[in-house]
Amino acid sequence: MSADSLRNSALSARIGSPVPEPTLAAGNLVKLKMACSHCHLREVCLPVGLTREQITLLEQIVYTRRRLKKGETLYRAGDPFRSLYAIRSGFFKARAATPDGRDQVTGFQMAGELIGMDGISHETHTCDSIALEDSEVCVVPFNMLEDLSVQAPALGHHFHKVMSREIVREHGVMLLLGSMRAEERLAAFLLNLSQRLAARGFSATEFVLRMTREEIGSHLGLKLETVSRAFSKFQDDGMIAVKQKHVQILEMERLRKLLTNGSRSTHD
Amino acid sequence: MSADSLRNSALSARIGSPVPEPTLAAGNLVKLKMACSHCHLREVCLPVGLTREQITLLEQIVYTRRRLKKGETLYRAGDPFRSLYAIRSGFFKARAATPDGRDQVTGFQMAGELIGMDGISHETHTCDSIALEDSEVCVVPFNMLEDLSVQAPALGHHFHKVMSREIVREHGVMLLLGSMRAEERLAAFLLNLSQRLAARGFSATEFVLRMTREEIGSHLGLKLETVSRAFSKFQDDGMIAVKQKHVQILEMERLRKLLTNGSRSTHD
DNA sequence: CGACCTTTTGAACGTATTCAACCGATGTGG
DNA sequence: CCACATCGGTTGAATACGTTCAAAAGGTCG
Repeated sequence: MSADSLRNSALSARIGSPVPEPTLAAGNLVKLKMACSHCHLREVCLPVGLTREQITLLEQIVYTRRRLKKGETLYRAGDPFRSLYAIRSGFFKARAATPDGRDQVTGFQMAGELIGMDGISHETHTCDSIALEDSEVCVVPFNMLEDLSVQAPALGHHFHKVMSREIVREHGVMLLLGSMRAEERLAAFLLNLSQRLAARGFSATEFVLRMTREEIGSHLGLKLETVSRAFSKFQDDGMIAVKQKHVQILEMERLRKLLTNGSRSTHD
Repeated sequence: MSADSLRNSALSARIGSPVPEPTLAAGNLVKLKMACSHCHLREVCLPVGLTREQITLLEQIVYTRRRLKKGETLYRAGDPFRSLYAIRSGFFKARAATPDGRDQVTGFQMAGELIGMDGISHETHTCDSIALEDSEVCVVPFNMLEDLSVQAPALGHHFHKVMSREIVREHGVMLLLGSMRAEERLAAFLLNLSQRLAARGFSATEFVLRMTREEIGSHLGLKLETVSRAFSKFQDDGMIAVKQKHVQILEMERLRKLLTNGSRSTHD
């Protein structure tokens, strides 16, 4: 079903010459029309910090895109792991679950972010990735990425940084879940979203939430009612203006203060 | 101070011939007496799944050990990142902190586990690693590990799996922090500890906690009093026997049940 | 042995959850 | 195109759970 949404137009758009490298033997890997080097996301995505030559190598393995409609699943826990995905457009949630049916949104991902790294360890995905709006991803076959890292160690190094950044990000979520109260969690969430949107050239103060209150709650370890109440509180206090999914941050500084003040160490 | 604890005896124990590989030019890297191939942890540590030849390569870059006394810091947030550390013996906690003084124990690590990967992304450590008992680590210089991964792609692949496993582990902690109640958290913690100890040949049902109630609480997002009460509850219920840091699991199955029953999804 | 740290336990309190009702927005089919 | 069903969101009141504050006992280490 969702495999059907492979972008045939992109596949048929292949141009250029075959790949010279022997280790990338897998047939006719050729450049795509809109390749990494011309992608407007190259400053936030996998190519960050690579030379022109290295990006050219990368383009040779990223030749497939996949389109998903809102609500479709990119991958599911249990699916065999073969590729990472670089988000070209759209918005995703990652959801982890325990064997007994508990689940939790472990993160929200937007354009330029690399997802699927949870699958490397067991060659099987361990969480679900679901599009929260119509989205498009670039498919990065993982074995090819590893092969390429041998030829272009800078790419391998950069990939290590991306994985490490994910580990650090999760530390932040753990801090949030373990030591913040409801309003602090929501403030942290909004500030994080704002900052990431700003890094992509969007407004830092006005944006549309692509997820429901329930999904926000699941991510923040709160019930949807609590999220809703916190939104209302922030609005009553004049820090933000909320109308359904549309959020406007009116007083960024006060939101930040909310975080730095509450601070209660777990140790002293 | 802690740099002084470099194991001079180990350094002077270098034997064997210089490294032949040109890309590992950094001087006289030679084999250590007790090398990876003879280490009793090779089945759980970095060498897992590598061939004899690949392990031999690995041994050439892991030539330093570091000893820490209980309470000493292996690295601290802000320290420049140069190496990963494979725990040879002992027990560590990793602690992350926000700029405003909140902190949280993000995990506990034991022999055979690889730590320090948080530092890769910004070339600076982002959390502290502290020995909870006298410990010893093998120093794995990261640039050498990356160089070696080019020569032995299987090593690089295995390293990716280790990083991915850390990401998956953190998903588990997020699930715990976001959706479990106090007793469930403690049960999950004990079962996890039990399972990891068993994987190293120790008893799955009887062990000594290396951390305080406060550190457990910090990791589980609970106050130390709550942890203490949960321990007492489990003991009253006959599932475990606790005496200070000594824990004996009497009814593993009931502990597991405690987890699978409470299950409350955040979505339905 | 004494000082300090860790742990336990009790009682009062506060915050988030639960349950429930209601409202508005969105989408579907007659 | 409207009627209706559904979904998402808001708000209130009662409840439950973990926290806070406090006291005291048990260990540990100089």
